[in-house]
Amino acid sequence: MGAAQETLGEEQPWAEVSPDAARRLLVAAVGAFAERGYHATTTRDIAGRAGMSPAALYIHYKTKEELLHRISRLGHDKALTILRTAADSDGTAAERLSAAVRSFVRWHAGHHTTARVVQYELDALGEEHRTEIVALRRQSDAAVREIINDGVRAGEFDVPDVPGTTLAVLSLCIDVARWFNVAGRRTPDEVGALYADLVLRMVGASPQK
Amino acid sequence: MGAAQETLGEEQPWAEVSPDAARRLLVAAVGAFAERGYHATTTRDIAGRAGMSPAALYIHYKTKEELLHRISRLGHDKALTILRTAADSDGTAAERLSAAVRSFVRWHAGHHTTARVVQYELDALGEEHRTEIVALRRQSDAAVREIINDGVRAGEFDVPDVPGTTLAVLSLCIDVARWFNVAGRRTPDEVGALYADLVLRMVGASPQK
DNA sequence: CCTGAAGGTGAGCAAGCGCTTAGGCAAGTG
DNA sequence: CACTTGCCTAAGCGCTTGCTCACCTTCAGG
Repeated sequence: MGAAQETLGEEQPWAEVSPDAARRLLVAAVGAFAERGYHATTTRDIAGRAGMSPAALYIHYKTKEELLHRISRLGHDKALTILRTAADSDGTAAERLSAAVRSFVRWHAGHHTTARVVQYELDALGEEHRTEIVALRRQSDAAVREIINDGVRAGEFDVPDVPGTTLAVLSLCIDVARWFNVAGRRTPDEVGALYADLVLRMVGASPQK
Repeated sequence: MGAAQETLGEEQPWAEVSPDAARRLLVAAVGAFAERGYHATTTRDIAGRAGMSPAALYIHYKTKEELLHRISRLGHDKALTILRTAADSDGTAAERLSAAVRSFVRWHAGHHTTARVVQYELDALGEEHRTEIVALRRQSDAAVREIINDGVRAGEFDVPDVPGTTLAVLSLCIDVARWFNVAGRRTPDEVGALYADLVLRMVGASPQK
């Protein structure tokens, strides 16, 4: 022991957050917000989980709301990147839609505590921060809609109402964060595969092999 | 003027709640909880909306949590009744599933403020009340699963994973309460029709007329 | 007219909230 | 050594919270 070494008991997200104390606080906040909701979480809860005194929080973050914003921002960035990566890859529209849903859902299931905060605590943000986040969400919407439009144009999909179906697809994927339970029987991979199949059916893609 | 007269500016739900003051408080609570969430709503908010002093709340309800429980209970009862009515009707599995989704979604869109509280403020309930409500939700799940199972048995549906698909269908419908916006372009009826179509595709029902 | 129940209010209590302030301690620099 | 800088804590301020309590008003029944 002795050499610099990451503690990788489980996957370590939030690696981009530094310094260390700020990350510990952020991780603690994600856990607390996901479990009890933003408004039911106190700054003492967060600090306690991070093993610090309540005042320590305000060295790294100006307010409790800024913490939520940082989490929301990073989470939306990650989710959008995942969607975009799949959307911009090569392949048929069906392949891209399938990949997008699979990876998007896998993230929401695998990081369901983060995702829960990111997707369901939006109204707790202040006016300014909320509009920033809403803009990110519109980009997610656009990414999915583009794939579906491509599929319709190529004759791969049969979709009478593209905006409505886009909305439904995203809604379906996002809501995974609400019900997914680690204690449940499904792995994030399995849910991703199931949902990719369901979504291909929703857009009327010709039954894939 | 003077004859007894109902003020029916809009549909009057909660007619089953009496006396009048208790209903006004409950309606006020639904509005406040839906807008800002349970924990961010104060008893003064609720009383204020109902045009009463904060103390009046405690004449009709023991605690703020009891108010939430009453709302949640009534809402779940209503939602379950709607689902069951469609599920128990005559017709093919496809017809029953379509009817169930259409009416369930229409309720979630049309009463999206109530539905939002009912579906997304569950963790704010106390231990005892929450388990009671969770039991109701399992019945909703069972009702939908039964229709899907019927369809599979009859050869109408092609569903590899019945429990998973059931979960996805309910999740899809419930999440309508989160995003539906009165200012949006869709009516509850339109969303219900769209979703019924999407769900039939998800279960691989032969394209309906 | 009196009485008692039903339904309301104003004032306020104890607890908990987000956040601030004064100061402590360890490490780096001259 | 003195001094600064980065990170943290103990204590607590001002305010809001859920809820209570003493009291008031209205109205039906005898």
